[in-house]
Parts: sequence; C-alpha cells; structure tokens
Amino acid sequence: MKSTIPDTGVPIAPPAGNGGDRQEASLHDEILLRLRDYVVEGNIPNGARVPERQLCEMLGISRTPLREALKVLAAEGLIELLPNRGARVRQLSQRDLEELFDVMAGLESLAGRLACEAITDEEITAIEQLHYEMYGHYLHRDMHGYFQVNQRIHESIVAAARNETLKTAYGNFAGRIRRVRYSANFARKRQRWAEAMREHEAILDALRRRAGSELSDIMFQHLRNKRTAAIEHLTEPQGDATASP
Amino acid sequence: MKSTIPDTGVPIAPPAGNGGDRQEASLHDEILLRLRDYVVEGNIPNGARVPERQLCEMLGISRTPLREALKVLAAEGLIELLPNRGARVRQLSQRDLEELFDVMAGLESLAGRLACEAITDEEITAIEQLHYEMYGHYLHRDMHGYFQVNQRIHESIVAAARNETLKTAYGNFAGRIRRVRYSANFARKRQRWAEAMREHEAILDALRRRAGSELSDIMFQHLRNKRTAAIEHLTEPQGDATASP
DNA sequence: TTAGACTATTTTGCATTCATTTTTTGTCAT
DNA sequence: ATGACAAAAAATGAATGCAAAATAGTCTAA
Repeated sequence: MKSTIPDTGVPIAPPAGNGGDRQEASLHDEILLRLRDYVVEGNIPNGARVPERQLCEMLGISRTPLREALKVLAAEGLIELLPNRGARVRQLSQRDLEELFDVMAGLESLAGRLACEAITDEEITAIEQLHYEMYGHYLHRDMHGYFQVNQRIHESIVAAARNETLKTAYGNFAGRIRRVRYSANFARKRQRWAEAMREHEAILDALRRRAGSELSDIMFQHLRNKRTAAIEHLTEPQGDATASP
Repeated sequence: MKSTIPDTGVPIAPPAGNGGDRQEASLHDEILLRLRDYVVEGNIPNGARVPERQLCEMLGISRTPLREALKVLAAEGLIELLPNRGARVRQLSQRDLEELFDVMAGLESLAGRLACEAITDEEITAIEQLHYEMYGHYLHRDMHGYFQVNQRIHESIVAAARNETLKTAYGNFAGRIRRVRYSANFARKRQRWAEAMREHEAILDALRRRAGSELSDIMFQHLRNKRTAAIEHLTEPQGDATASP
C-alpha cells in the first residue's frame, strides 16, 4: 500500500559529523522514568486500574504530563489504555509470556552473536568472574544472589554487543517480563538449575572462542529452557509466597 | 464538539502493521496512526522541525492529543523531542542505521527459527509463489516490484513465527528504517542482487526442511549483507538519481 | 557592513477548564 | 431482600489559558 512513497529528493548522505545533541532532564522524562519504574517494580496489582488523579497527587503534577507518560507506557506494552475507562496494568496471558520470552531469546541470541564480533578479552574475563560468583550462589542455594548475578551476566553480553538500539529494546522487553515473578520455585527444580549452570558454561565457552553462530544457538536454547521453566511455574503455582504486590 | 475531523488529505491508514488484537478506535489512536504514517512515509524532511501548531491545524485537533502522540513517536524512536525546542524527525546516523539493521537481522533471524516450528506446508507454498514472482522481477530488472515482493516474503516469515509481540516489534523497527532510501542503486549492484536471490533460495530450502537453527543463521547473514549494501550506498552516494521516481 | 544587544513574536510545557462518559450511589417497586 | 432505574459523583478525553523559554526581528554601535 504505502510502498509508493513519493520521493522528496532529500539527500540521503548524513551530515557526517552529526555529533548528537544530548539534551535531557525534561520534567516529563522524569515522570516517565518514575512511573515506569513504579509499574515495573510491581507497585500496582496486575490488571488493576491506574487512577490518574491519585498518581497526579503522588507525583505532584497535573494530569497533562501524566497522561503523556501513560500513553508512552501503553506504547511500551506495560499498561493498556481502555477508551474512556482509564489505564490498567497490562495483564499478561500465558501466551503473552511465551511470546515475550521468545523475543527475549531472539534478542539475547543476537546479542551473543554480535558480542563475539566485538568483545574484548577483559570483558570476557569480567564475565568469567561473574560466572564463578554465580556458581558460588548456586552451590549455596542462594537463589536471590544467583538471579542477580545471572542478570548481570546477560546484561554484560548485551553490552558487549555494542548496539545501543538492541540494548534499549532489550531493556524494554525485560521490563515487561520483570513484573512477573517466576523465579520462585526455581530453587526446587534443582535439575533445571544445574542445567542452567551447564548452559552458562557453554555460553562462556562459545564466547571465548568467539563462535558467534554457535553462541547464538546456545543463547536461544538457554532462554527457551528458561521460558519452559517459567511457564511451568506459572501453570502449577502451588504454594509459595513470591506473589508480592 | 470537535469530533468531526476535517479531512486533511492524509490517508487514514487501516490498522496497518500494528499487531492489532485489541478493540480501539479512540480518537487519540487515530491521530497516532496518522502521524506515524505521515512521518514514516517521509513527508517531513530529515531532521526538520515539526511545529505543533501546524500539525494541529493539519489534523484538526488541539495540541493536547497531538503532544501525546508525539511523545509516543519519540518513544518509538521516529522523532526526537528537544526540551523547549520542539520535535524533530530523527536524523539517523550511519551508526544508527547499522544498529537498526542488526536488530532487524536479529528479529528476522528469530522469526526464521520460530517459523520452522510452526509453519504449514501451505504457507511455504505461498512463500514459494512469492519467491518465483520475485525472481521474475529480478529477471526483468524491475527493482520496485522486486522490493515489494521481497518485503512480502519477509513479512510472511515473520507471520509464520506466530508471535504477535515479535511482529509488532518488527514493524516498529522496519518503520524506523523505512524513512531511509537505500535501495536506489541496488539495481546497479547486479552482483549483490544475484547474491540476494541465492540467499533467498537458501532461505526457502532451510524453511522447507524446517531447519530452524540453520535458517536463523542464513537470515542473519542475509540481513547483514543487506546492511552492508545499504551502508555502502549511503557512504558513496555519488550522483545518481535516487530522487527520480 | 557587520556584530551585538535588546525587544517583540512565536512556541513550548504544564495547569486548568469543559463536555461527555462511566461508575457509583440512592431510591423505589416487586 | 433483590433488582431496576435514576440521579449524583467521579473520571476521562480534549480544548484552552498562561508563564517561561526560544526564535525572529530590529536597532545601535564599532
């Protein structure tokens, strides 16, 4: 349909040294960040209404900038805006989660591939450090510490990909998933946990060899397995207390 | 009541690429769609200011809903909002383009992998049809037709991935790139063109065999090569009629 | 003539206001 | 007591108003 785009004749060559203007610190962005964190951190129950008035008071602003922020959050997929019925925290169906995990898998897969092109020995060493640290948590059954370091490892790989666009998108999708507490009974699934450790070793190995294509595969599978474990947890969530509002 | 929007001549796009699954028809969403298309179609020169007032008149609305839409477009990366200095169509540096292409490569790579898990024989047949159609365009040196069909092939693969989240993200990034005219002298690079055809054959082959991991690799490489060709074009734009049609 | 400074106009950011729509509340009849 | 209906209250979507900032424009001085 829109393939017939009238050519405007605007020259394509970029004005070379466009050393991007870095302005920031607008009040509106401040609101956006705070609100996004507020939602991602899970301060609002799943599917609950997000009353504008209340948030306005909480943030000490009028409705206009708040509503702008809400539109953005809706575009990001964190909340949904029902016409005339206000904003609700987006309720993720199981299918939504599966899709999100798969997209994350794709992004991490890409990150691994790109990382192999540009990662330095020092960065690999740093990741190895994290890996051993994580192994320690694993041995001590310290799930919280484990997940924390695990996340840092994945973020390090994304960072090594040298792609800000990817990094941003990754952060966005990660935020969407973060609302969901799925790590809870990971501790009980010792088998999956051990498997994850082995996968991480394979990741490190491929990273050391800069085997991009291979790492890409491994990362995808790793995330796929994570997805399976997470969904399993959700479908049989018998008794444990991480569903913290 | 300002509910009647004067038609400005800007075509209201159908629920385009947006992974539409929700009920909407809010006036604001309408504005968002129109404005997004307006920008993606390249109606505003690169880096040019986008005066609110003017757009308001063009769309026949007040500034409030327009500004909301602008915030969203900024979040999508199509425009940038300079504090107190209004909105500009985002100027993509060469690095930005490289990053975007790589992210697209990652998404298509993922799409290929997922497609292999779920694609039906009928869908493959349809893609084969498109492939032959595209081959015809190739033989006739019909670049426009070629690109059109090429895009439909890629979209078909994304659709076959059965992942609305991926589809939406894909559409988003595709929109960002679409502003850039890079296809122009592709016709002259006969070598690259032929190469692209071969890659597409490899894609089809892997798809038929449902070789997900393999297809993932091929798709990434295919997009990587596309990126190289595109960037090459941008860096050496020595006089050719990119603005001809 | 040009550079600089000062003023006027425009533009932006946010608050406030207004008209609907939705939701709640209150009353009444069955 | 329960359900239905109506009115009140609240919330939402959009327009307008206003102060601050930026841009354009003009005038002066070197």
